[in-house]
Amino acid sequence: MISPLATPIPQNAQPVLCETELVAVLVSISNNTPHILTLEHGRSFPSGPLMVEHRSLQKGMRNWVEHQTGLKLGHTEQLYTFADPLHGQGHQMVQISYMAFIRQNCDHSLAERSIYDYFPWEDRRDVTTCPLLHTIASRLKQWAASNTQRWQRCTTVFGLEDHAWNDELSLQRYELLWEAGLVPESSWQNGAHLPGLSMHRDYRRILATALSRMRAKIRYTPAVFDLLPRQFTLLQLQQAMEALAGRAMHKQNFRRLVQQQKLVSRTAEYDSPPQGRPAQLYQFAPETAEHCYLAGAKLPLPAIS
Amino acid sequence: MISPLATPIPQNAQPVLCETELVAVLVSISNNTPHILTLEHGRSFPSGPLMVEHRSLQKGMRNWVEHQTGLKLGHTEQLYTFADPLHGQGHQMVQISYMAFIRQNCDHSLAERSIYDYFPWEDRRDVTTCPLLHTIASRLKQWAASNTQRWQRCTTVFGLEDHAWNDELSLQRYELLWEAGLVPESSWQNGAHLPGLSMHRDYRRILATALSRMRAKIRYTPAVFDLLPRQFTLLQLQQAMEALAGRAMHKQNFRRLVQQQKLVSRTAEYDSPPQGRPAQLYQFAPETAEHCYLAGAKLPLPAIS
DNA sequence: CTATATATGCTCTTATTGAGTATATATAGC
DNA sequence: GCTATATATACTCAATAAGAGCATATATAG
Repeated sequence: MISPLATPIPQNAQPVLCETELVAVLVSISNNTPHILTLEHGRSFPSGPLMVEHRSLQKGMRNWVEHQTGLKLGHTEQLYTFADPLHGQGHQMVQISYMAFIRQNCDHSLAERSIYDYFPWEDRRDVTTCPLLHTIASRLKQWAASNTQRWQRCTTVFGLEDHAWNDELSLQRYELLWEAGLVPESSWQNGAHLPGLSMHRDYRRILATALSRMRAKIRYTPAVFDLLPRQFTLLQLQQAMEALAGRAMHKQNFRRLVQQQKLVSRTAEYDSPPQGRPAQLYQFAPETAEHCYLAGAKLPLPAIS
Repeated sequence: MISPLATPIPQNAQPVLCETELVAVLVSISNNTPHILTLEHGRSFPSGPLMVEHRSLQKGMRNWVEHQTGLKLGHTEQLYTFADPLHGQGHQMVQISYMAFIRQNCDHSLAERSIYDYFPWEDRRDVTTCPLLHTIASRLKQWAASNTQRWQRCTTVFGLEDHAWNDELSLQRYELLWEAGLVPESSWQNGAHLPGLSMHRDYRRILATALSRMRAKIRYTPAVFDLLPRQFTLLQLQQAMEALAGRAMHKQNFRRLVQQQKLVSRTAEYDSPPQGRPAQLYQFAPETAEHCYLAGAKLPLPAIS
């Protein structure tokens, strides 16, 4: 069965018994911005060890979150598993990270932070981040120097020169900044680091993974609806998408898209804004669930510089 | 920091020390069909425990694979982590699965199996699977019975009625068949199960995840090139894409797509087929790496039944 | 010279996207 | 009742991109 080339397993090698920790990235939307629940002044996520009585990893994570926060989780998915050499001798810790959406955080004030506090360059809904992107571009250029392949990578990942900005590349962007020594977590640092909160361990990397995943997920599944109240206006829905994607969308086209697919149905009720025409309240129509398309209707990004 | 609702951690709960196993789904293409490397008569994957001296999970997996098979890995990504209650008392086993592409399996005959031996319904390159899909459709209808929401799910996932076939939904399809009791792994069985090899533990589910992931991956990244020889004809490239996606593509449109993006550059050499005009050999031009688009150029699927 | 299998070139229709213009509807405050 | 304001709609239009078809060129084996 096995190739004749197979070399024997080294005899001295020792399997490891690991502590296993379940880490939860809990995403919600408030104030038209995606937020996460954090601990330790924004430097850590809710987490807990895998227990004997947990019947599965995901259930274990749910248990922990419910114990710690009392929240009900919506759309949930596993993100990534990584190992941490446990400070010192032959132990290791395995950390399994999950992302989950939560609807409204009622009002008990959990320690929420905007995702864009950690990655300011990822929010491109208006021109405010353009100076920052300009800075990043010039510092990356400096780092790439005459290495054209490296610069090529920068341009594709950050949408520079003739490349388009791809919001799902947030992880690659973070990793590139890390390599370039522009974030405080970098092993070496290349001058002053960029603005943006950092976190313990690999957690900011996990968060970048989560951002990337959620942006991918909301495109093709009705997962956004797990972040909105049961009833919402189309504008709220659009703003939620914009908040997650980090870019503005064309209102008319967005509505066309949503209604073509019969993703939502109108309710009898209306929203009453402080001013202006009251907006119709809609609800998710899960018949079409499992699959939808909410990607289109993008507006051109503000030009960098 | 924590919500006032937080309930205390149960005092009797015990953290678990886990054995951690690294599982590798090794994908290659031979005979115009995607294959995987297996052990135990196709029922298991190469794997090994996480060792103290492994500096990261991915490196650990690479080490194991190289020891067991002597292969070099191309595009590699983590798939999914799951827990297995270790037959009996308070231990658990955590299994971390990876997918990796390998270029050509030279000639030392490893135990290769076609992925479509496990999921015959996923290969829709020609009409041969249509009778099977017809069977599946009718048995799913039987299972859904009068539960319209359930049937709705079947139609979206299997592309029935007016829905389009989405090749990236292979995991959802497998899970649906599992729920419907149509595969031998189902907890209860609903009559005779469908054709298709099964595997130990959750491995067939892992394989379905891998198939789904690779289909998603080859669309937007140049990962396919890690499955092809360094030099290849455009037809080989197309056939590799077709093999993975499980559907035929329009030749002229495919070439248009590939060449527009300058993904490949011609070499001086030619392929010499047994008959017919020799094909130009190309090589991957990695300038554009990190991002590309190879999705288009689909041919209509053969009608089911 | 022919059968065969590949490589190319070009056209055409349709659907999707991005983007713009115009208008309708409701409320608050004067 | 009029006006400012903020929303909800309706339509149009151009530019691509995607799916599909037709035709032809090129090389080899026999």
